[in-house]
Amino acid sequence: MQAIALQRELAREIVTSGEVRDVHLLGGADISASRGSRTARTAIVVLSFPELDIVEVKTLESDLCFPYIPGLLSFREAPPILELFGKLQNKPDLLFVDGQGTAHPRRLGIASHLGLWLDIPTIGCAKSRLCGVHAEVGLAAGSREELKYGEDVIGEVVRTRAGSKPLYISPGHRISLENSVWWVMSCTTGYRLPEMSRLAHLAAGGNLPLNKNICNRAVS
DNA sequence: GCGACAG
DNA sequence: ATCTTGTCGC
Repeated sequence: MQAIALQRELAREIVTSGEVRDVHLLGGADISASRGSRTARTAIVVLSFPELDIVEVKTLESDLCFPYIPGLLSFREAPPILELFGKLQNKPDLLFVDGQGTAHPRRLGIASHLGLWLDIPTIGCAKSRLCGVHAEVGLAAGSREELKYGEDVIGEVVRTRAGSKPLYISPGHRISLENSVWWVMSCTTGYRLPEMSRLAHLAAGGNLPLNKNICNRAVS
């Protein structure tokens, strides 16, 4: 598979160090696919930091041209996300992506692939495990365990909320694992997912209430 | 060879 | 990811 060779090549350019600062805008991207059809709705939500107020919400309906194959998710979902990102009026300083970053067999999950392409800091925030092993995570919110792949620590499994399954956090690009976890915790407000990811998920599913003043200006 | 397997 | 209502639990 040529896609796998490309991932190995691109993975060499991923930067997994550094703290992201002077952040004013945070972004969250997610996609919801229909069952029988190839159509999908992509959503990107931009929030202000540290207020976490909605600044912009954009959605796009399009066809997915690549099948879902574990390990090759970016070839399916990155195209629409990139197209939608280009239409944003407010470009985020840090983007949260629904999927793995370096917690990937070849260290190039969709969050890393997007970060490299866009050349911006990204964080992989997945709801389940793709690869790697880890100890059971404590039940309290904030509990975390290293996600190891052989000798390497490729991510952190984090319990963002008591009673919810933990999240699989890993650097996408241009950010360290530790700083990635810090940002996830800093943007989590009582729900399982960080706020921008939670809202992007709702928007992709067409369930984001577009009420109130600010949203009219935010939704375009 | 067999099982695992982001969304 | 999606098919799906009410229901059990912190």
